[in-house]
Amino acid sequence: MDEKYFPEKIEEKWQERWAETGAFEVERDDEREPFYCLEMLPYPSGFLHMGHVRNYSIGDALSWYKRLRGFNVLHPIGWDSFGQPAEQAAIKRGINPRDWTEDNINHMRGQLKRVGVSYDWRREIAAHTPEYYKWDQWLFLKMYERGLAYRRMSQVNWCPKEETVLSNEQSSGGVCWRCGASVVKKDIEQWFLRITDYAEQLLEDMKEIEAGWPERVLTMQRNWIGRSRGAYIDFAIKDTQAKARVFTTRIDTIYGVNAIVLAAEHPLLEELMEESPLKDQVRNFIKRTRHEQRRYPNAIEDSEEKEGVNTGLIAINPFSGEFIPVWVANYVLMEYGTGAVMSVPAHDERDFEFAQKYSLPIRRVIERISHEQESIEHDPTRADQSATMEHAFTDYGILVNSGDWSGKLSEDAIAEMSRYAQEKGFGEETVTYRLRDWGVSRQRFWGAPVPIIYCGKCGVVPVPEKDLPVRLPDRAEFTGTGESPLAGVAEFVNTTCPQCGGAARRETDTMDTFVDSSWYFFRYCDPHNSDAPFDKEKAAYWTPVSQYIGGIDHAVMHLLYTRFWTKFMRDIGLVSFNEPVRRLMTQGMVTNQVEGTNEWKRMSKSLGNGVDPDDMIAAYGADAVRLFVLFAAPPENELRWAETGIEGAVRFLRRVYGMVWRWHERLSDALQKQSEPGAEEFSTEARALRRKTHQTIARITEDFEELHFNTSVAALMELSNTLGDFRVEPQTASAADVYAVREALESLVLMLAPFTPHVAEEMWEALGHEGGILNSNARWPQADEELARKEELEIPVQVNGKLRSRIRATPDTPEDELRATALADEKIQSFTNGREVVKVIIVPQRLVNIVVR
RNA sequence: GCCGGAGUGGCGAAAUUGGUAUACGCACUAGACUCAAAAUCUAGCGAGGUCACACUCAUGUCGGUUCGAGUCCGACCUCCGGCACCA
Repeated sequence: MDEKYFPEKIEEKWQERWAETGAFEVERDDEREPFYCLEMLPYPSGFLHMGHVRNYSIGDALSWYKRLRGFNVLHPIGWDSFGQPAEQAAIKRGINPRDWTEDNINHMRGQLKRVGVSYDWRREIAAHTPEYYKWDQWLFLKMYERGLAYRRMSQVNWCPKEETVLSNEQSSGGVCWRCGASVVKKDIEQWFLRITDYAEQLLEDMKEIEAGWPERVLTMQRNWIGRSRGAYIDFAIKDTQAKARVFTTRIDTIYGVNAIVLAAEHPLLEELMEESPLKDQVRNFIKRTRHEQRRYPNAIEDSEEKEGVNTGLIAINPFSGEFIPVWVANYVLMEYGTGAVMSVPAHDERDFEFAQKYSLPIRRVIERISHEQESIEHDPTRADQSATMEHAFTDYGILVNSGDWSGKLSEDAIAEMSRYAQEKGFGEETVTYRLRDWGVSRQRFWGAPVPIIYCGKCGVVPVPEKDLPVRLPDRAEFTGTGESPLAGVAEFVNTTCPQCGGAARRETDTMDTFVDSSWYFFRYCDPHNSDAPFDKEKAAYWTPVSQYIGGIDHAVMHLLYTRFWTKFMRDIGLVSFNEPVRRLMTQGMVTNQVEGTNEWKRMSKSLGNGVDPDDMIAAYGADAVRLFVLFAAPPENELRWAETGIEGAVRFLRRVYGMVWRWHERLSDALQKQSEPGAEEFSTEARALRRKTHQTIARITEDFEELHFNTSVAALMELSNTLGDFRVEPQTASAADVYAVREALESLVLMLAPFTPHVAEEMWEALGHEGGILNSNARWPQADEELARKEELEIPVQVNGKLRSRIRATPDTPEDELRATALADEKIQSFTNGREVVKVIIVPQRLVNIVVR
């Protein structure tokens, strides 16, 4: 130990030591309780940023804590190494995506090691290696066998900038999740995974994780799945055999239908318009609507104007028998429900707007319930208010103008009318979801090839398991045209059919990288298995993940996919539970002030407000950076970068280090290790120090369970302040003093280990322990309640709830005495004089409140 | 519009879950050390008020419950995030 704190020296020393001793390497051990601490695996962009540092600092703190609590802790890392940027680099700079990716991984691995995160590096995985993506392909084929992977022509979300297909989750809000460009629609043959088959389970199983996941993530997923109960209703088309099936959640409003409105892509139009005199008009409208390639409005902008045309077709309302026109309009989406709606302008805002624009009749069929009269709010002067409505009335209420159903409440009518429709054969109760199947095809090179072969004779043929992996070729032509570069690699495309042996072509699409990340944490349990994605027994020991930590940005992408994937793996017998992650913590952003402004924004190169972790580590040491990051804000909150804050962290570490230095000769001398002195040997000051030590242990232990790292650090600072005030020189200290200091310093050092492992190791060694913290059988300190108890209390005394004085007491001063002392207090008497004491409230060890009148 | 979360010093934030509001840190001020600066150390630091006490006010706003409310209840305001022509 040097006299002064030199982080670079200490950090290098301990990083080497950890690697040599395999300090963080773990194996399955049925004797010990496992704890799986997982951070979202990074994309190897080339450089570690502060967001990574925050993410891994949180995970590392928890991992260290759990190890010290005796858990067998799995803490792995890997690389989400397939994806666009590698290919962009290839297109722009002619670099091989593999070289680019692997260079980046090598660089970032070095950075991670300098941060000193306690990973079991033997378990490192990378998605772009054939050893890994073989199992993406294998799992894909399992899905295919079960009918969960299928191919269809579809209109997809297309990012014109990156020239690729995006899933619904990745094009949320109408913009590309990666580059922010406006997304357009395009027709392509695509592979899909039937996540919708699991919609109900994805909702249902949320109750298993409710306690451990942030409310907002569950809410976002719930909204995304978008379960909606309602009914299908068939409207017969007059003079034809055809029916228009609509989906509605408000069958109770069906007497108010003024039109059936179809989406432009609705198949009925093709089928029925041939005969229509309005054919051309409708054709034009459809053409216009479809060719606009539906650009989504930005969230802030007003939505598009509603437009439509009358098709001339007539539909029949199955409840009222009424004839109503059939329109086609741009506000009806083919992708949701049935692509057809019943328009009820009086009770739906969109229909209302549409009806007003085209002067369609508006008929009110639901009235508000008047609570005073418990009956219909009946105003004869407004008997027919259709013309006077300014907005649609969308609440539930009581039915009017609805034939025999009039007078019923919406809730009851919905149930009864649905049943009636079902009995009469023109409708059925149903549930629809907003969630769509997951499009996984990407017309890209740098991904796992979809393991499918197309044969002229046999059709779609899965690649046999023995032929996996379907390897990516070493190189391809990167044209940037949008077609998969694999299509241009003859030796990849041309193959033979596994069934008939004839000439065949390979699928040239690769898989969405979210496939790779849907199950990677199972692979960490058994990363080198060449016979299976992972050994079931090993995975059963480690999984589900005990604590997962990552950004909120994956709330409905990765975190929904991985739940789906786990349920699928359960169904094929690989795992035996429903939910992959017990506890989830979503960390906040790291922001920095944008120069010349008052704004704090996420660090980024383009804004010029980025801070390079390497620079910070070089200047202050990894320990100080980590300590600051965990101290400055609760982990879920935004973290505002402040270099003065790191300086504060360094100051604190220097102070603690200095104290250990001052005492280390006395404390490290093995001969000084004595049994605990008798209680009477401790001075008042030493007892106060021990009290603080044990209070701190209790507090931090509690904080760790809740991931309240910021308050843990504050508590450690308090303990160090108390220790700093303990003015006894090592040379003159009594045995009891030495004991109290040892207890305080060892506790402080051990509890610092999760935050600042390098300097903690160094100080632990200086205190006379050999072999490193984890190998010296060190255990998280235990709080002794008796020692933590205060000897003397200062109890606030209130009069009518206002603080007026304080009295001294001990924890076991009887209530009578507290009351007497409080009432006798001089200051208190000045407030109680001449007034009647109504009662005295005493909260043991806390407070006395005197109520006077 | 719907759903979720949050409003506490100059700033990041605490508050044992209804019991001393502002712990810890940053910034700031004064002093010590120094030729000087940095570093370090000591003290102060919600607002008003006072020589100093006392006292008064203060946790987005207004009300309520309670001996007592940052915490519970009701209404409202503001900010952040998500979804959004989803029938």
